[in-house]
Amino acid sequence: MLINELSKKTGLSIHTIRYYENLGMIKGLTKQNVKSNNYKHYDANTVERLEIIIEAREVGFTLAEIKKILTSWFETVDSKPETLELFQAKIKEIDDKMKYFKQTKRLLEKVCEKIQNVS
Amino acid sequence: MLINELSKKTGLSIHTIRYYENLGMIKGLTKQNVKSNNYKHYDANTVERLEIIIEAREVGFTLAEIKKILTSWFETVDSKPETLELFQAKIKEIDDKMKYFKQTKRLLEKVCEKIQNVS
DNA sequence: GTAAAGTATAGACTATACTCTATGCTTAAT
DNA sequence: ATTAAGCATAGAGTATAGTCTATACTTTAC
Repeated sequence: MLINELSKKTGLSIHTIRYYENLGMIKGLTKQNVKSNNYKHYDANTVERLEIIIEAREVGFTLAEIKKILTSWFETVDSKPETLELFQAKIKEIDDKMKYFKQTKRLLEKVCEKIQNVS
Repeated sequence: MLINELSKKTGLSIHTIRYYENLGMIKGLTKQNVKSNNYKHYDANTVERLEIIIEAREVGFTLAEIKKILTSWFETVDSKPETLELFQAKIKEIDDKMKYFKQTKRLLEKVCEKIQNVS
């Protein structure tokens, strides 16, 4: 598929997709047999990668961090102990954030109650 | 307390605290009886506000959004239905994000397993 | 009483993540 | 065949959230 279809499928703008491609997070391929243009074609793996990017950025990971996750997930595994430690640390980060989520949710619920009691 | 103590108590840098103060998220008071300086004094409420800011920014709320939460929580409640709807929407956002969190955590756990199986 | 540390204000600078514009070529539609 | 739409690259511009520097005054410690 071309970038327009990819954009519709993922909900990301064409600009954003190109931005991620420039960062090396995804890669489109130009067909060698077509010599008149250099249109890039994207496959199902690209869609999967973009979906992971969308999820992980919601979690607050930086694009640099997400790039590492993608590499370890899809490309050859780098088995350096630092890499394992990095991801274990990230899992702990998620657990910590969950705590903040629950606290903030509770605060927001109390704010809502307060508003409803006044009106 | 002065800004240095506030910084130590919250773990935020003095620069960041001043930045938040400039945005109107917290407010220090200069003592009227002291005329030689304009040092700002912060109280327990400021600490509480900064703790809420820290929590909510972890959740991914913008400082503008957090400012609204603080206003509704500490200042006179604005009982406009839009405000209630805004916060209810934010609660839903948190619930949605939780989903992303669980998915990303699972992915990271799988990445860790993969790394451990290789090495 | 002098030096070091603390405080204030203003503004410059940085990083991250987009977002948009300009230019030019290609393909599709009529 | 011409116009509109799609694609590519490069680079400028924007928004958010800090972070740092310069300057100047105040307070504290020795």
